[in-house]
Amino acid sequence: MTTPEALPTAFYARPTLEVAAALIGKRLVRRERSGALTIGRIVETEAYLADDPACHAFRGRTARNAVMFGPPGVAYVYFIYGMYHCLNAVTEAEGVAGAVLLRAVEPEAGAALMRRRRRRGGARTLRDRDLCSGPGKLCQAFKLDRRDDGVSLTGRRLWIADGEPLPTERSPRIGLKVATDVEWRFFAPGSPHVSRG
DNA sequence: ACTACGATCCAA
DNA sequence: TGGATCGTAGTA
Repeated sequence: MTTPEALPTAFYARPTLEVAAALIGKRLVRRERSGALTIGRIVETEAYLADDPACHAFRGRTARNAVMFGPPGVAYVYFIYGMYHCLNAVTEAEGVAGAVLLRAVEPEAGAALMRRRRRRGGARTLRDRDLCSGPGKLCQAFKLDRRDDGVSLTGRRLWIADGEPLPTERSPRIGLKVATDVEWRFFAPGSPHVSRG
C-alpha cells in the first residue's frame, strides 16, 4: 500500500492561525517500526500564539515548551491532567513560539488498532466516532506520548499528508479559562468525529 | 519544599 | 457533575 507524502516544512513556517485553518482536511499518518499504520483526517484544530495567555509559551521558554520555540514542522507533545497527552504541530519561524493543537481526526486506516489502544487507555464503550474525537483520545489511538515531543512531522514514523479541503468553521477554543473571546478553534461542521459540534 | 492546577476523559 | 492522576510552574 502506498502511503501519502508528508507536507513540506514550509507549510508550517507561516502564521499559526493560517496553519490551523489549513490543517483541516489534511491527514495525520503514523507508522510503527512494526509497519502498523494509522491514518486520520484532521477535522478539528486550535491555534496557540506566542502572545496568547492560553499558550504554554506565553511566559517564556521552559523545559516543557522548548520545542515550541524551535523549528516548524515538529511535534510538540505534552502530558496533561496526569493521564493524557496532546499533540501539536509547531509553527512560525524558528525562534518564534507557536503551535497548532490537533483536537480530532476521522479514522481512515487502522481503526481496529486504534480501538485496541483506546481500550488499553481506559475506554469501555467505544463508538467509531469516539476513537479520535478529542486531543487525548487521538494520542491514545495513535500511540503518541512524550517520546514524540520534538519529533519531525516530515519524517518516516509520523507525518501529516495532504488532503482534500473541507468546509471549515471557527469558534472559541475549548477547555480554557483565559482568552475565551477569540475564535481560534477550527473544525469541519457536521463531522461526527469532532470533539464538539 | 510546598501547593495549586491543567489545551482531558469517563461513568454516573 | 465529580473523580482520576501527576508533571509543571509559581511561590516561599
